[in-house]
Amino acid sequence: MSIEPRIEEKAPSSYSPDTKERLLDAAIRVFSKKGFQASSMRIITREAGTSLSAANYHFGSKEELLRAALRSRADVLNQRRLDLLDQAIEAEGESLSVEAVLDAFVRPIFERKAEMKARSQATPGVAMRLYLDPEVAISRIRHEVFESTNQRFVEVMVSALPGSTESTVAEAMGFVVGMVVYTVSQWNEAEEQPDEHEDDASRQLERVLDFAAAGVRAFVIGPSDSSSSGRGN
Amino acid sequence: MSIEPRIEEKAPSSYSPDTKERLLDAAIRVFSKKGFQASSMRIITREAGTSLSAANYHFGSKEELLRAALRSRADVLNQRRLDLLDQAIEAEGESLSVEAVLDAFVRPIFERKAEMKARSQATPGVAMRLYLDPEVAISRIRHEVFESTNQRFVEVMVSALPGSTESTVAEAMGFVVGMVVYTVSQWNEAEEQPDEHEDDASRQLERVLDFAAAGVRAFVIGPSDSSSSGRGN
DNA sequence: GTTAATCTAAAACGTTCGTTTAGAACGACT
DNA sequence: AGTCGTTCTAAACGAACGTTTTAGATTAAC
Repeated sequence: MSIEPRIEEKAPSSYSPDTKERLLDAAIRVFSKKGFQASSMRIITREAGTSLSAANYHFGSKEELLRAALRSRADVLNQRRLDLLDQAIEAEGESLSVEAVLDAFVRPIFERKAEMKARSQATPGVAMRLYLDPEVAISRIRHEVFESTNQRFVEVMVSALPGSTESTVAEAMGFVVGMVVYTVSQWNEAEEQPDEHEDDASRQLERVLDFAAAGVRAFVIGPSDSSSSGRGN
Repeated sequence: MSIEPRIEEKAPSSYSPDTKERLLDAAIRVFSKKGFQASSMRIITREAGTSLSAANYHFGSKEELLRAALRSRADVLNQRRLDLLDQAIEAEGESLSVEAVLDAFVRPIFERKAEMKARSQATPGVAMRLYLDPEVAISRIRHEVFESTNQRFVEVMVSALPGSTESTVAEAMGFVVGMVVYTVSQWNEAEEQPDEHEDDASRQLERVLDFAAAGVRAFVIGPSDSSSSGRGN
C-alpha cells in the first residue's frame, strides 16, 4: 500500500474528449460578438453542440466561463507580446526604440486577425471586445489577466524614453490600448470587405504604430510646439 | 373657425410636468453606468420615480428610450464641438492648426466631466460608454447621431493638413475617438479619487491633445524616422 | 460484475426581463 | 354637466434567463 493515491485527479479519460474545449471556443466566439450580458448560456452551449448542464459542470457559472475564455485568449496574447519583446531586445540590445516596444505590444493583435481570417472566422478578440465592459466582475478579470504583462511593457518603455516616469508612460500606453480596442471593435462591425487586400491588415498595423509612436514621444516629452499657433481657449 | 388646430400638439399640460425628462435623465444615467443590455427598464423607471408603463407610453420601447437618451446627449456634444470649431476658425482664420481642430473635438467631453463632477454625478458620457457596444441597433443609432459632425471635423482637418486625404484623416480621427472613449471609460471605473485636483481634468485634456496631435501629424505625413532604428520584423 | 467517478441530456426552478392591458386621474373644451 | 384626449398606475403576460436537479450513459479500477 503506497502512500501515493491511486489515480486521484488528472484522469481526463475520454467520455467526449473535447467538450470542454468546444465550450471554450464557442464562449470565445459568442462573447466576442455580443458581449457578456447579451450572450446566453443557451446560445453558447448550442454552438458548442452540448447542453447547459455540461457547461455548468465544467465551469460552474457563466462568469467562470467568461473568466476561462478571457484567460485562455489573454494568455496567448500576452505570451506572444512578451516573445516579440524579447526578440526585439535580443536584436536591438537593452535600450529599445519606442517603435519596437509598441510593435511588440500591438502586432500580436493583428497577427490574430490574420489568423482568424485564414479560417474565415470573422471575430477577433474577446479580450478587446470586453475591454470596456462596465461590469465590475469583467473589469476585475481584465485586471487579473493583463496587469503583469502591461507592467512589463511600461517598464521597458520607460527605459526607452529617458526622462519619462512610470505613471506618464502608463497613461500613454492607455491611449494606445484605446486606439487598438477601437480599431478591433470596428473589425467586427465591418464584417469583411471582400476587396480588402491581404496585406491591408499589415498596413493598418503600420499606421497604428506611426500614430502611437509619435503620440507616445510627444506625450512624455511634452508639446512639440512645431505648429504655427498654440492651442486655443 | 380658424384653420389652425386648437392646441393640437405642444399641450404639455401638467399631470406631472417633467416625467418624460426625468425618465430621460435616469436613462442617461443608468445606460451610462451599466450599458444597454444590463440596464433594465425597471431600474430606470424606479430611478425616475415613475412606472414601467410611463416609460413605454413616452418612448414606446427600451430601444427608443436609448435612442432618445443618446440623441439628447449627442446633440449637446455635437453642438458644443461645432461651436468651438467656429470660434477657432474665427480666431485663427480658415486654415486651422491640427491642435485647434482636435481641441474643439475633444474639449467638450472634458467640459462635460467637470460639469457632472460639479453636481457630484460621477457618470459622464452615454455616448462614450455605448460607443463600442456590439449591438447593431446601437451601432446604427451611433452612426445616425455622430456622422455629420464627424464628417465636418474630417473636412476641416483635411484642410489643416496639406497633402492629406479624407480617408486617411478619417482613420486618424478614429484613433482619436478610441483614445477618448477609453479615457472616458476609465473615469467611470475609478469612481472619483478624492485627491484629484480641480484642474487635473484640464491637464489630462492637454495630455490627450499632445498625444493626439502628434499622432495625427505623424499619421498623415508618414513615419518620422527620427528614432535610432527602424521597426523590427 | 460491481463500484465509483466522470460526463452529459432533459426537465424543471425561480427570477427577471420588455411589453401589454385595463382603467384611474387629470385638464381642456363644449 | 359631460366628453374627450392625455398622462400615468397597477397588474399581468409570455418569454428568456442562469442555475439546479434528476437521472442515465460511459469509462476505469477492482
